Amino acid sequence: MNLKELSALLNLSQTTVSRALNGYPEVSKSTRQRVLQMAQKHHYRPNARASSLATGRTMTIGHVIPQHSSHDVGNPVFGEFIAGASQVYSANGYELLLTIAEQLNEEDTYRNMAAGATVDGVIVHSPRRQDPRVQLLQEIGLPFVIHGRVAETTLEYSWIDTNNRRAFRQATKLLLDLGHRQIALINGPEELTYAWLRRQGYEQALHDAGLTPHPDRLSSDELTETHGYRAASAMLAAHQQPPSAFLVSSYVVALGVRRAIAHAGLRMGEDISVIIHDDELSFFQNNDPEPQFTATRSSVREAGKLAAQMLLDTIDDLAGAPRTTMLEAQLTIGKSTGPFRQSA
Amino acid sequence: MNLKELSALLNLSQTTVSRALNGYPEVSKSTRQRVLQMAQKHHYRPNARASSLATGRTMTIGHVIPQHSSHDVGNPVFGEFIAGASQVYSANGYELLLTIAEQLNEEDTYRNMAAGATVDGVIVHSPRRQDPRVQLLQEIGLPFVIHGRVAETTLEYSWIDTNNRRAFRQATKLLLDLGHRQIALINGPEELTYAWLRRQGYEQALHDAGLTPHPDRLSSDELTETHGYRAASAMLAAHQQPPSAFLVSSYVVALGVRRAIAHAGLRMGEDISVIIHDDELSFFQNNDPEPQFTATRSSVREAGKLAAQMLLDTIDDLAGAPRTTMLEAQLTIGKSTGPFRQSA
DNA sequence: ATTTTTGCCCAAAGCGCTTTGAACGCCACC
DNA sequence: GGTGGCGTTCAAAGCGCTTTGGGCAAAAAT
Repeated sequence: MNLKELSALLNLSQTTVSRALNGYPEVSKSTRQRVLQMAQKHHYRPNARASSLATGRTMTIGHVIPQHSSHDVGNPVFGEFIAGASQVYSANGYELLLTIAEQLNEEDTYRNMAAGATVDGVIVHSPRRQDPRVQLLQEIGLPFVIHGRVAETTLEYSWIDTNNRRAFRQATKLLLDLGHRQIALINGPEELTYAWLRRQGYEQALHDAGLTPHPDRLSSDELTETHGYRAASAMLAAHQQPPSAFLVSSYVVALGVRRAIAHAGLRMGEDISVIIHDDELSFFQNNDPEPQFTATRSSVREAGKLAAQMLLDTIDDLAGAPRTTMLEAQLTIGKSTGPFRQSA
Repeated sequence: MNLKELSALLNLSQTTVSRALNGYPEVSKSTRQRVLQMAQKHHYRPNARASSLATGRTMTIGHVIPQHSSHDVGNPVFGEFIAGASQVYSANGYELLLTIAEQLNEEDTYRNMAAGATVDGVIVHSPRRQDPRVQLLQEIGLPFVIHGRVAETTLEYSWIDTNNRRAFRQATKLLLDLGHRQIALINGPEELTYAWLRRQGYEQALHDAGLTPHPDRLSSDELTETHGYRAASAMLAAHQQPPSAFLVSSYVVALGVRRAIAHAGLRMGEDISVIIHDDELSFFQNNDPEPQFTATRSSVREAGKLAAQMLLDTIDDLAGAPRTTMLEAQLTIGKSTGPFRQSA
């Protein structure tokens, strides 16, 4: 069933039917009624490709997830973020186009989206410290919002981010206040801006306390359980000055850290303190019913919603200045932290 | 840059340019060369909406993820499956449209996709034991492949699934052979076919051994760490005949089970045996370097690839009979199983 | 009573592509 | 020398929608 057939059925022109369906005022109440009923009855939906060809808007948003390593795709953070964004899209009649792009093809991907008119805008994931995508997207004129930030650029662009530096500075300070001195950071890949900022916050807090960060107490890798286990095991086995506290970049990694602590015969929250960054993933709830881990909390699903809304706003007002939103993480005390104990 | 402009630049008709770009034979070698060069130079990409309007094919596949509960969206299994499927799509020039649909709007979603011509076919996720989607999709004529199966239907349709029943029957049998008699099953939501089949396999193996399944040793809920912890804790605290072995429906849930076992002062693999189903999620590797958990393994990423290929094949040959593929899980021995011990 | 406005509706153009049907020059063939 | 075939190119139609620029009758204003 297409517009032509529907209008033939109604003895109306396509113009009138189209206007009736799209809520234009120059249609009488009774015919609009008739049109809507008939459309409903025959499950009529306008052909999205045709209308987007006519209007120049595709009503779809692209999400491009770069595939640095085999791990990045399966990262549950993306699922959660997209779940949030998706709510905003469906509430506004938009669709979501998901692309997993190898870094090689990345430029191609964005160019295709712009020139091929497949999307009205994109959400950029996993920004790196230096990231050519900002310039590329501005050149080809595709509206975008970055989830996170690019560290080394002078260009202005729209982004939404959590204040990673402050969060990790606060968390480190809390551990210092509890008396910990050997504090380890188990971080994500540091070419990604968020991980780099977290490390900055961590080091800043150490410096504020007159301490120097020690390279043996720093691990940077994919956010997997395995990474957490291996890094924490190795550090705990150190002969001199093993850490008494861990800062961990995600809940998933912390599961591995917890396993390592248990494996070493230590008790989390007593012998060893742990603070995690909690993205509030729906599949990994950190409140059961009280928080397992002391955490800097920031809902990535909420970030997805806000990013999506920001992008839609940008598309509606292309001339506007770049929009930015900084979310503050909440430091929540859980069972995994306690005062420094000599025993460890 | 569009076709018209490009052809003007080349002093050729749109016909010829289009044919040159799409590899049709009736174009001389030299002009094709010229066309390709000019297209490259100006970053020309055909407008996907326009060409799909002309050809009737959209070159995009929809994935519809039903949102039963807040948890389902963030399920890392979907990310992994989609990562696999995505590879096949990009290799074949397809895009991926992701929709997260509340069950209420589900029918609408599919109808929109078909009538709105937004996709050429869909992958159906999370099939339930009774699922109206098979009939709906056949009625509206939208090609589809189901990841999993619908239990109660006589309709024929294309699917790809892991042999969940056999896998869990084998796993249960292994535990029985190890001497375990009190075996608990921590399962997913049983309105979903896969969970129901797993339970069938589990019960079948018990029956084969002359045992009756006990309702206190069965838990069915979302596949979260929390679920695993709560269920296992409760079961281990039982006064009479606490389980000496757990069958667990996912790695993530098993992390909670492991926590409960440790919390009860027991040792996994010695006092308590655990077998998990391992989807081989890239973020939750069960080999570190040897498998942590004894597991029935089946790569969900591979399933994604196969499902995508199956759907593309179906689209290319709409008249063909439904295609089906059953994957067999591999039972892999890890550190989490051992012979029954009285001590527990 | 005439003009203007208003309300409602329509025909046709156009979005950017693919594809059909035809044309044109050139060579080969009888 | 006419006919057929081949290789190459083009003009134009059409995919299904939106939107521009009227048109026509009834109501309002003059």
